[in-house]
Amino acid sequence: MAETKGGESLLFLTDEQLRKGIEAMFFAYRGFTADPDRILEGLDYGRAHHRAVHFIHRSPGTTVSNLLAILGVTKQSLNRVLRALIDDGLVRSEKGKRDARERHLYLTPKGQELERSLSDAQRARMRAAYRAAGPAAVAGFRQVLEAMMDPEMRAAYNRLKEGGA
Amino acid sequence: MAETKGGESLLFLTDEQLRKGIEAMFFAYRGFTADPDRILEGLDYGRAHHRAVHFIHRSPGTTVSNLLAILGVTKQSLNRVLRALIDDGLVRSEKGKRDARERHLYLTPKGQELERSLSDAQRARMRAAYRAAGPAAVAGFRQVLEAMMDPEMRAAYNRLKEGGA
DNA sequence: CTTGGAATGTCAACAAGGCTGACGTAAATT
DNA sequence: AATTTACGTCAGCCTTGTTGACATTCCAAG
Repeated sequence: MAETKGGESLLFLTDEQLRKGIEAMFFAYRGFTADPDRILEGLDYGRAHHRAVHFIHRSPGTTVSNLLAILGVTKQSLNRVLRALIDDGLVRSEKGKRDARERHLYLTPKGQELERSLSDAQRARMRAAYRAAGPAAVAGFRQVLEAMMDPEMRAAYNRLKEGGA
Repeated sequence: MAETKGGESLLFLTDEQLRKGIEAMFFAYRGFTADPDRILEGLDYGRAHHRAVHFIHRSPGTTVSNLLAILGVTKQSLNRVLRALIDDGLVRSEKGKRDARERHLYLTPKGQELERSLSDAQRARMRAAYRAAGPAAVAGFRQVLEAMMDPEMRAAYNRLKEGGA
């Protein structure tokens, strides 16, 4: 058996194990988005709208450039999505008081309603998975995911974590 | 503290914990695809080509309909990708001997070379994450991901696992 | 006060990669 | 002989990403 000096097996680092992890990520991500996608289809919205709504809900009053950084898309791409959400009355855009160039984004009641239905669906699957795997597995799950992020994304993720704590 | 009769804490099932998991999936998936994406950009290929190449490498001789089921796209969409890979000499398509309607797909040496560079990049990140998190965390990571999949995808995933064992 | 840069919005054009629908062909199955 | 299966392909559409250019508004620095 492959063992380190400390006696810890390194078998979990074989290419075979890594490949399984890669495929698990692929298939799991499909499940992860499946339920919200089902809700969004039929409405005029897609995954991009879901993401915007999620992070506006998460950080009410966030600015456009803030959202841009988190979502990692161009302003033109985000603007299209935001435009639709604002026109449809799901998102409210407010000029900044301190800095009037910024637009602060908020969900309207209607927007909150959509957010709720999307996140309920997504959480339900996540909850089932968490329950099936147990708390120790969940801790490991989060550790590996965090280690997998790009540093800037990890920073964004942790900023969100604090804000929500 | 919220405890079950068995004394097991259920705090890991709170909406807050679930939300963190959801955001972790989002940010981690970005990291997960970032390195192959960088390689693919500039070449005429995208993520769709990566996926096809990955699963053909994984199951040499697999049929088109097989691949269709695993990737979960339409034949028109897959065909566009496959067409490019075949025309560029990365994939070889062979009429079935037993059933001549089927096309069996193989990577050419050139295709194997691309697959290798993509999976090397992706594995490097995965390996770093695994190493940082440790074997116990990795086990939990895989458990949660597996529990998150749709049943058919879990079946496909496990079929792949066996094949590779 | 002027000027540079930041934050935002918007128009136009384009590409990747999904989708549906329709049609064709070859081969297996009944 | 008729039907079904596996595959390929044409045509068109949608979402969501991209680049480039340009306008506006406003903060901040000189």
